[in-house]
Amino acid sequence: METLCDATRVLKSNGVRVTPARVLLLEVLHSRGGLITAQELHGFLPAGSADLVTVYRFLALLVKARLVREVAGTDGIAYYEMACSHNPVHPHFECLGCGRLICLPVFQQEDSERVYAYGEGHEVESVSVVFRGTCSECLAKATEEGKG
Amino acid sequence: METLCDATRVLKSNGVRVTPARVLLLEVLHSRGGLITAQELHGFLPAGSADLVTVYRFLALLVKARLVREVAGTDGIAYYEMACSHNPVHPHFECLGCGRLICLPVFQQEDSERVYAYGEGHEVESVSVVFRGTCSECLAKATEEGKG
DNA sequence: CCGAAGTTGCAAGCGATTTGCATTTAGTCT
DNA sequence: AGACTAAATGCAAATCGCTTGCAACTTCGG
Repeated sequence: METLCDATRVLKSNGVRVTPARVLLLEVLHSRGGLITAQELHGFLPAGSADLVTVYRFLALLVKARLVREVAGTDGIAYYEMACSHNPVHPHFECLGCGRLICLPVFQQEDSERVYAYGEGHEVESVSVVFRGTCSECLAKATEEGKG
Repeated sequence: METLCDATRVLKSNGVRVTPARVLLLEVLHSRGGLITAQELHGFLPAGSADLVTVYRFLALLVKARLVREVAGTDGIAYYEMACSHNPVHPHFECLGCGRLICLPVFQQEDSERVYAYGEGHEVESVSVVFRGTCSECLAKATEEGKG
């Protein structure tokens, strides 16, 4: 649980209080890898432990503290993922078939540098690379149906 | 106006009718480079020439016909840009200071290939690369204020 | 001219996210 | 411990981009 302690420290140094509800939220975020929406996150909490509004507010704090990354899908919903050393920046794949947002392999050093070069002239804090198309699972499903 | 004719042809071949309102919409999209939201687009139309709903519906058709690309900002708003030969795929920069979405230089062939490689295994239709941070203008402004 | 298909505007609906506000809680100072 | 201050919380209501239902209208082939 290295990450949780780190997160707590960073938050406290920002004058943010780490309340019981927030610890729960951090635990859920940490235990489930991958992307999650505010509402899903709220759903994973023990009933009554935190209001949905609290989830939104805490997520905003986490993003500001850079402990969490926000990914915007074309569905207009915000997805969140932990931004710790165990979860470095990586591209995502948005499937137009099933609607899922899938994590892709981490950029290699050289590729990362090449991409970042395009932001020259501005102060870049983060990059988000989102592919769109049909995921391998949906492709397989379509092929099956074609056969059957 | 090569693009407009092209667009018209593509649309017609898709069974989409090119009505007066739609021609206006295409003209606005074409004349203003860069990104634009549905509401802004509607604002540029002569008053009463098309309902906002019509704009949304037509944009959806254009995206489906791949004549227009959709870019999702973290503000939850959809931005659109023409997808013609004069406007190839390129990364964008979202400024946290002024909120603008800025177009960056087009990817070079090799970089493009490298990025696309990460989508391997899925059927990729498009990629969207969005940087986030402080744009050069906002940086300059901040420096000035620091001085004064 | 007829009919099927496509388009439009209006009003209403939807759903993610935000805000206002009064209450509660956590951290600090004495 | 008691007092004080800033932060956090829950609830209800508001916001707002976007979508839908529907009836009227246009377009185009035959």
